Amino acid sequence: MSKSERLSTQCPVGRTLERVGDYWTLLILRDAFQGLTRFDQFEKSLGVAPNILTKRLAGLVESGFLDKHAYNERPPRYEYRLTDRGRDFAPVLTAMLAFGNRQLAPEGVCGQLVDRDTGRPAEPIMVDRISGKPITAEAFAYEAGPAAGPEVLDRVAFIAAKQASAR
Amino acid sequence: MSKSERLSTQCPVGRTLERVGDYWTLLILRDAFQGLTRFDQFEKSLGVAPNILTKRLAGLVESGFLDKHAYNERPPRYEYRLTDRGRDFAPVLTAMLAFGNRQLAPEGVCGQLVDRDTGRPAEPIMVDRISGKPITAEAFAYEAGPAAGPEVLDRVAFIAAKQASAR
DNA sequence: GGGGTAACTTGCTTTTCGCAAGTGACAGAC
DNA sequence: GTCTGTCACTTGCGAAAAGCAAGTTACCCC
Repeated sequence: MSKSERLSTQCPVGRTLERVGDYWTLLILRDAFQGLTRFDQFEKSLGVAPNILTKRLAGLVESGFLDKHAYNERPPRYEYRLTDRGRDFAPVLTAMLAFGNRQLAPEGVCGQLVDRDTGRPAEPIMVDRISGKPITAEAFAYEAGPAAGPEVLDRVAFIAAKQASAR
Repeated sequence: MSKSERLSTQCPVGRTLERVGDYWTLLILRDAFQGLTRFDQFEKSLGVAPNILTKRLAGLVESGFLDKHAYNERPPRYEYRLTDRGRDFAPVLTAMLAFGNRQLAPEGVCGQLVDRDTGRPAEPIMVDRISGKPITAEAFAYEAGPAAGPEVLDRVAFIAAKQASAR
């Protein structure tokens, strides 16, 4: 399977991962949300090799998560800023933050989101925006959407069969 | 920075990525949530090379996301099942699903979560479990937790300074 | 005993990564 | 007016990882 083939996968998770499903890319996005914008800030914060950083930043710009903006003409100096699409990615990182604190912080929490009004640490969970119901496997099922092709339909049928047999 | 050094990073997102911040690993988890359990199911579904799959599954077992359970002694046959920790990772994949559908599905949605009762597609968002407030950068701030070391404190101070200067 | 299934392993080639060093264009210090 | 420092990279090279094809082991079924 070539990379261009994979870009057209009919799975929304797969499509997301095609663009940002990389260790350094996700860390760059994390840092971008924490306000980092410049090449050397990312380089120092992450300890990543500069050639890799160049490539990842270019990929994020190409995928529309960041835009590269010259803040100085001569010499050319750039900053990388989150686009609307980039900011829309926040829930993924928030989910990872919450997961890391729940599962991978045995000696205590190091970093967390706190309510700016009350100062209380947040417990981020996913709910349906309309009904407010928590997103659980019991309450919600994965189904094909209107643009689904035969592969997705097969997959969804497989999941349904598996779940039926599990009862 | 060595891998063992990175495992002890004081960032919950970083800790999460150290274990599952890999393209194939995340796809395996997606498939596991869709009910796949066996080696050859993952292999066919993902089109991944078997040596890579072996390595990724072993990593997920080691990190406690999957458990390897023999469902047949002779010949030895295994299934990989999500652990409680693995299931707790669901919000991350849900967030990616929602993001992919919002941003990367120009010709329409291929796969989505629907309410089992009403049949209506979900719009997953992150909220604080206690207050129900949506998690936004305006309402919540990233702060150091009780176990934060000097690096985290520096980082948080940097973020605060950056945000203050942006006003 | 021939074919099929399942869960891999091995060997080899190709790609990518990571490190170190270097580059160009400036800014400010001495 | 040279010297040091900053910033955003690029280049070269050895090491590590990924991808591909084939092989292996241990069954079961016909």
